[in-house]
Amino acid sequence: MPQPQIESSQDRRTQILDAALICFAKRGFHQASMHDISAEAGISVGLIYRYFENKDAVISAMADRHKKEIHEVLERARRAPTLLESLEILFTAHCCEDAPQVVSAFVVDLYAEASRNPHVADLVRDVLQTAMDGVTDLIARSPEAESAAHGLKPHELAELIFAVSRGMLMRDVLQPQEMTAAERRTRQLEVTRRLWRLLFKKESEPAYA
Amino acid sequence: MPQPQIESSQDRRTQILDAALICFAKRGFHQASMHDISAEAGISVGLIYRYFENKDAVISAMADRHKKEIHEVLERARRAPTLLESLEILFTAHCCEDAPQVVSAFVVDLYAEASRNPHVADLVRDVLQTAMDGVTDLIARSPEAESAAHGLKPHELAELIFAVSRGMLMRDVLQPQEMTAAERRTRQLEVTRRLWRLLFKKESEPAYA
DNA sequence: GGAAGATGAATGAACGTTCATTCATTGTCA
DNA sequence: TGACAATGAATGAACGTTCATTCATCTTCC
Repeated sequence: MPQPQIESSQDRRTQILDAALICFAKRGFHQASMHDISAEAGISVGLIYRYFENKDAVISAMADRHKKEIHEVLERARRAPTLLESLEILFTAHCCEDAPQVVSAFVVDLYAEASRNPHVADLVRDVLQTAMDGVTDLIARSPEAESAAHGLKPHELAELIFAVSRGMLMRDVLQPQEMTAAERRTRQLEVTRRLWRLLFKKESEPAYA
Repeated sequence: MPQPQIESSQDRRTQILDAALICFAKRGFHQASMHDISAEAGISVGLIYRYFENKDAVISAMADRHKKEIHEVLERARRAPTLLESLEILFTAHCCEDAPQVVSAFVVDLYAEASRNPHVADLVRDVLQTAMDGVTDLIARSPEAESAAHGLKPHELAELIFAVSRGMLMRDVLQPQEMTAAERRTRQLEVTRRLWRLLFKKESEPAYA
């Protein structure tokens, strides 16, 4: 009864990226050393170079994985029955992890990296555009958005929604480490609901619904 | 006829910090070397150590200066005659510089640094809290805010405003380098006005005012 | 002369990357 | 089956480079 192959090539890459995420969040892209990552992953330094050409390739692969994850979140948001629930999914996606502030820190670092690495900038812009198009579409089809929205076009609303989402992410990295995932989630949801009320509540409805 | 003393001790520090801002925005806190900074400032490496204990002290001093600048922006916003103008000042403050994306990149980097450096995190949190208190106060006193605002409390509105502001800053670092300060400013103002309309326009007023 | 300002070569630690080597696993053939 | 060969995943010491920091030295100005 031989133990099944524990690590496929794909799993190794994933294992390295998981470790890299933790190290990058803890120290930043450029302060995290390859030794840090190998130690976190419980493997040797050299092995990383069997799966990634160099450190930049690790960063790129992380960005690519982030892109896939965002697309999945968008798909889930698309399937939600109401617009409010879609927004809640978008705003709390990063809180599903067991360490939300790790994800937040990574994303803020990703934007910082994008500001000087054109390749990363293109990728982030692309992710953002796709996600915003999706949400614009979501709003355009939503019955809630017809009556309210103060004459703003769907894409203008989407732009505001994503600005708030990014802004809350930045806020999240300032929270003390001790704050739990559940607490972060609650905060995010509060803001999401306030934003939703502002954007989509029919003006005739009572304001304190 | 001796040239008058060009650099006082205070000016030297400012000169070094100006150079550091450019280098930090261009390469990031930890990728920018002391040689980069000294070259940008047009002085020798060693001289930096006459005015700053070490590299971390340069970063801290930059964060401190950022704090002072934010306070000044807040003062200007406070003196504006209407709430809309206050918001416009807050949202476009970084566009007053001749290189807005430099400021944006620096601030995003600052938040990234805050996510792992508790000292920087405390400072940024403090700045943010002061600024938010100021804006909360501004809203509470503003006649525009009384009738509208969908039943949201002033501090909840302030939280949303700052989230959008940070989110737009992150957006700004994705813009291609070629985009001019004026274009950035226009974009920021558009979003500010949309947000303001959403938050404070009386619901009875025509939506497309 | 001497105090303060300024220089940049020197230093040593830390980093990304390489590669000779090890060894568990798999395949081959009697 | 068992002895032997082949494989390639995994290791970590070593290398060359970069970087923050120091300090002996030079300049300026009173």
